[in-house]
Amino acid sequence: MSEMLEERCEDPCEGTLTNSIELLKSEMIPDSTASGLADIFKALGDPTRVKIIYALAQKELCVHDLTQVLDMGQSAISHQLRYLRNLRIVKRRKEGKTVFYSLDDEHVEQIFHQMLQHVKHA
Amino acid sequence: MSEMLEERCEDPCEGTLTNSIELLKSEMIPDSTASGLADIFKALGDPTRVKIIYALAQKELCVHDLTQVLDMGQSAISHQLRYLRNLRIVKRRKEGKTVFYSLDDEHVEQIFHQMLQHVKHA
DNA sequence: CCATCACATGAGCAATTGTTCATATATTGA
DNA sequence: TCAATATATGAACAATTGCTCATGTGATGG
Repeated sequence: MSEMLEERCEDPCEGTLTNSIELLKSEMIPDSTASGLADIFKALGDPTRVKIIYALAQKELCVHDLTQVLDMGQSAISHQLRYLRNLRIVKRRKEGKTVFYSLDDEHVEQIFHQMLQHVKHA
Repeated sequence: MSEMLEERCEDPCEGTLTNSIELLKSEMIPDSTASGLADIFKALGDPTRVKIIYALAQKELCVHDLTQVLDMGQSAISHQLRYLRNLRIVKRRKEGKTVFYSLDDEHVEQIFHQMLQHVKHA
């Protein structure tokens, strides 16, 4: 019944009907979900990590390869790989001294390419 | 033919065949594209902005509404809306004193929801 | 015109981020 | 065992970020 009660009370600015806002508020995304979502997007929100993911989408590569392809220091690459690995976006495979990295989340990879097309088409 | 030439030359660590790396390097994503891609992902990579986008995906809302739904200060919301507007993720519509915001990029909205499902299903 | 409301914006500040530097760990071959 | 190679990691530091506070702008009604 209270859904029918529209219009302002005493205070100004309802924007939209106040009850509707209460409803929206109750159906809001949980904080933990919002943070989890933000964490993955944040991982994709850096040029270096974008390049790493782009390169790994072509083929599995070791750390040294990535330093060549991105023309960056080994330490910087390693730090970013750890970052991406913590979020299960990339995975490792050891072979003797060298460690090969590859993408570990097909869905994220798919979304990455969708956004890439979107940006290129802009 | 050079694709058949595997194995190391004089210097150590090829990871993968050296020529293959040169090829990859030449087919690498341009810096500007990587930055543009990172910029959009970065915009989605913050819990506050995630919540704003989630709310606006339900319906058009004014700034005051968003402060209620997110339980945050008006200034913080305004700053984030400007951020999102600069990237054309949201758009404005003025009606008297109040300004209504809504999503302005269906593709980004679609990707947002895909990632949301992915995170919830994790 | 003036007060009020809705929103925008600049400055400032603490927190986070991405890189470099130095060093640690691990694997291999002599 | 020792040296070399491949990668990982901690500390440090500059740059960026997201918020708050104070104030500015623009529209409305009295």
